[in-house]
Amino acid sequence: MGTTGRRLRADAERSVRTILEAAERLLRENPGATMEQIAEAAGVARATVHRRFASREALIETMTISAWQEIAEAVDAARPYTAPPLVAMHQATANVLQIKSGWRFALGALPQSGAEAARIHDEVMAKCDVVFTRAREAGLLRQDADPLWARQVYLALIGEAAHSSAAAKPLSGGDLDALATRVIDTLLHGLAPHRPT
Amino acid sequence: MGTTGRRLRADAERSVRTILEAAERLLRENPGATMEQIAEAAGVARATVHRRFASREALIETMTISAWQEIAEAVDAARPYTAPPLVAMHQATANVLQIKSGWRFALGALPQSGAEAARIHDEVMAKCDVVFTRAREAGLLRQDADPLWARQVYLALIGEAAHSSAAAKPLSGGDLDALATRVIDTLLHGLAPHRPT
DNA sequence: GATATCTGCAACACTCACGTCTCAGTTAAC
DNA sequence: GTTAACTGAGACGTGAGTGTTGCAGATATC
Repeated sequence: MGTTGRRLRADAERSVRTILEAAERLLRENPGATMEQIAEAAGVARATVHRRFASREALIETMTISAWQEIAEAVDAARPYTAPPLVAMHQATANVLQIKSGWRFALGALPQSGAEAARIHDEVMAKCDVVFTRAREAGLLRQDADPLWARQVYLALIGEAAHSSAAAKPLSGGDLDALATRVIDTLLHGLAPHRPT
Repeated sequence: MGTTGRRLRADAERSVRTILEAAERLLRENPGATMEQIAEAAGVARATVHRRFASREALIETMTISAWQEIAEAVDAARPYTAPPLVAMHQATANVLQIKSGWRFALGALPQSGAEAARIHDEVMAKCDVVFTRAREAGLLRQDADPLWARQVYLALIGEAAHSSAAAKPLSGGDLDALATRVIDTLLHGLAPHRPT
């Protein structure tokens, strides 16, 4: 799918988009949702879904790849290699939250190894680790902090933040910054009162 | 199921246990696992599974209830109302980690409202909130911390800690305390270096 | 040791989702 | 305006999973 041969006609391309969005919306609430239901939600005949995606599996794979590509772009846009670590973290967090709130299903389970999405996923993780290393060198993280645990916690916090923004669909810029701040702040300082300096 | 009429014979009771454990093990890795596969993993005929559990749905519900009951006991054992907040938190965390690492599937998705499991779940959450309130009053948490966010972060950290202990099955007492300490410490102080007091 | 219960095996009916195909009508592209 | 691509509708075959049943043999229970 996706990179399959000839360009699609404009309306077909629109169908693909609509189906992907509907699938995300449905599968988010019920991972067992039917192709029938997805088609209906997309305002399209079931046959059309099968025309655009060889199988249910292929549909989900396309969703996953698409979502991870957006995540990768979101991370890159934060200039993880050059921006000051705290800035990069905040910016990346905000960007990723934006994407993640829209692809909660597709990004839910980590892509199975071997898949194209897994490659992108690994790239993103690598960049994430770079930022964390830079953050540690800048004194933002403890020297002795377990890098794996740090990343794990960070990703979990992002997940939770994206989850809590389930209600508000559009997620304005202000909300994004507030959420990102909360994530970073919790990650770095936890929820205990700040010690007097 | 479970509370259905007459007592089961000893061997039947054993079957039930075996099936529940096998189901947890299988479904953890593949939520779409078949009754057939579960039966095989339990070393039992498929028909037997259906004899003990009216339907796949019933099987999963029993698992969920059972798991949440254990969680509730784990929390109670930490004396959330009377022990010093930090002690209660640590103890409850360790206890819950123990249970959660064994029921990762059953405790994965929050029980659908109306179900028996949901009642227990709510009770547990209420007790969790009590501990957090006490912790705040004791100065362990910021006065202005959003209680929902605090709980969300706490649960997420527990989830991550239980996840990382996937490899080591038995999870010795020492491991438990180490994990619990890590969870509480991260929750309260984050990953930044401690400020000089 | 008599009895009720549990089990494996094997067959069965049933449902449901998937994927395919055809055809007539619509719509973009050039 | 012609052509090629796309779509909806409907029917079809298929496979897999579910849940049921009957029976003969094993096993707890008293």
